[in-house]
Amino acid sequence: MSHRGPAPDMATSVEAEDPRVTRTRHAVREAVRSLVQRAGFEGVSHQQVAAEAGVGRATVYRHWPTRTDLLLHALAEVEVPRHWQSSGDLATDLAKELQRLQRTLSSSPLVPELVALIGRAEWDAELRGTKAELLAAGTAGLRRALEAAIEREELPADHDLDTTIARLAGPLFYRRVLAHAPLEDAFVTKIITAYVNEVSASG
Amino acid sequence: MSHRGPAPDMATSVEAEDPRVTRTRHAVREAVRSLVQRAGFEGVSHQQVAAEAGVGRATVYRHWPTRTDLLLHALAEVEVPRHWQSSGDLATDLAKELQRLQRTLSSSPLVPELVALIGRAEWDAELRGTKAELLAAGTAGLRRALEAAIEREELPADHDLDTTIARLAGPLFYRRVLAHAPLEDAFVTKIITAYVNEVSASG
DNA sequence: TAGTCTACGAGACAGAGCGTCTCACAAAGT
DNA sequence: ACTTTGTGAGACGCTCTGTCTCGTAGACTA
Repeated sequence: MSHRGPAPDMATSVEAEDPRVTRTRHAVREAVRSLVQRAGFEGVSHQQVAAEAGVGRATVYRHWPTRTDLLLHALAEVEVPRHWQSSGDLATDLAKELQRLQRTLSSSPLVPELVALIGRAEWDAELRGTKAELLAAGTAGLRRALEAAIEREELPADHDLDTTIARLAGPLFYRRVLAHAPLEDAFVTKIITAYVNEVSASG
Repeated sequence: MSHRGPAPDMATSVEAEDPRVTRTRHAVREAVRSLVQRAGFEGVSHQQVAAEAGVGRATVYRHWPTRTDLLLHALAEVEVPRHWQSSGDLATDLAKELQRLQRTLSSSPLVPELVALIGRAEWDAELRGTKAELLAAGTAGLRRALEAAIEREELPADHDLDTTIARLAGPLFYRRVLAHAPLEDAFVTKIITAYVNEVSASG
């Protein structure tokens, strides 16, 4: 998922990274995240980042010439769930995944970052790619749950996953990002039961 | 819906506006919109706006001291549908309103502006209010349709409008803003029929 | 029509941020 | 011990910001 540089955290990396570079990269990443959360993308300047990270200004320019580079470096790493196990029941799987999404959207300090990313991605093609990656990672669980249901023939093979994901996750994003309303459990439950009923009715 | 100044376009205004001011306000509004569409919020500076509008820099500062003021001036005017008439059938009303929303999201040149607004509103309380107004205006038709259905007792009186609106409009926003996928008719149709089936089944 | 009022544009100004550059230093690798 | 290389400090020219003054032209008023 990382865009630049050699793979981190590997004991025997093919090409070891200079410890000084490692330190810089880490400090800058934390600084950018902190700044974005406090003041939005517009609060992120090379100058601010350098001060916040305790790093020379020239150093920041050397590694990340543009503002987009800085943002990508701070945001482009996401954990994709490695192992995923279906419970064998679509409703259960969906409930689990949507509740995970609900928790993330409700509490994660990165949400403001992501919203800012969405806004800026409208003009920045490079960020648009990152946005797509993050979205795919965030909804990967939902996708797996639906794919498992298709394999069990609980859903028809031609079921449109993207549409369904939009219908399940869309309302959550709407409430959190657009309406700024709290994401109650009842809301999530309603979405799931409505969808499951619809599936069982048609199938 | 307009925040500042007397009502425009009225032949016998209570307090007529100086034509020079009218000219300035109009030129600046167009300039801001053009700039936001081309370069995002970050492309909007007093300097740029002044140049684009063919207006003195001091004049821009006089009317709109902050960047937020500029953005509000350009975005804060929305037409709310004045007269709204129900067809007498919920499915028909919803189809009409969602298709209107679909058209707006698909084609309006203001969509990038709105996405940028969403992102910036995460930190700017003043813009957050405007965002709420725009959202309310954009979904007013949906709300009216649902209210009419409640009056006809097609929906229970305690039906949660906000939840329903999120479930209907959320997927559209998700597709357009997050997934950058086209909004096909089939997608919209599916959302409506699913919801209508759900209502008739429970009612 | 004459006179007053007021928004305007041009430009000066200090201050801050930006992006680039040089240079001495210290840490890393050999 | 020697070379390489990333670093931090600071100087630089440049642009943008926000405020100011001032002469002008257009808009109300009598």
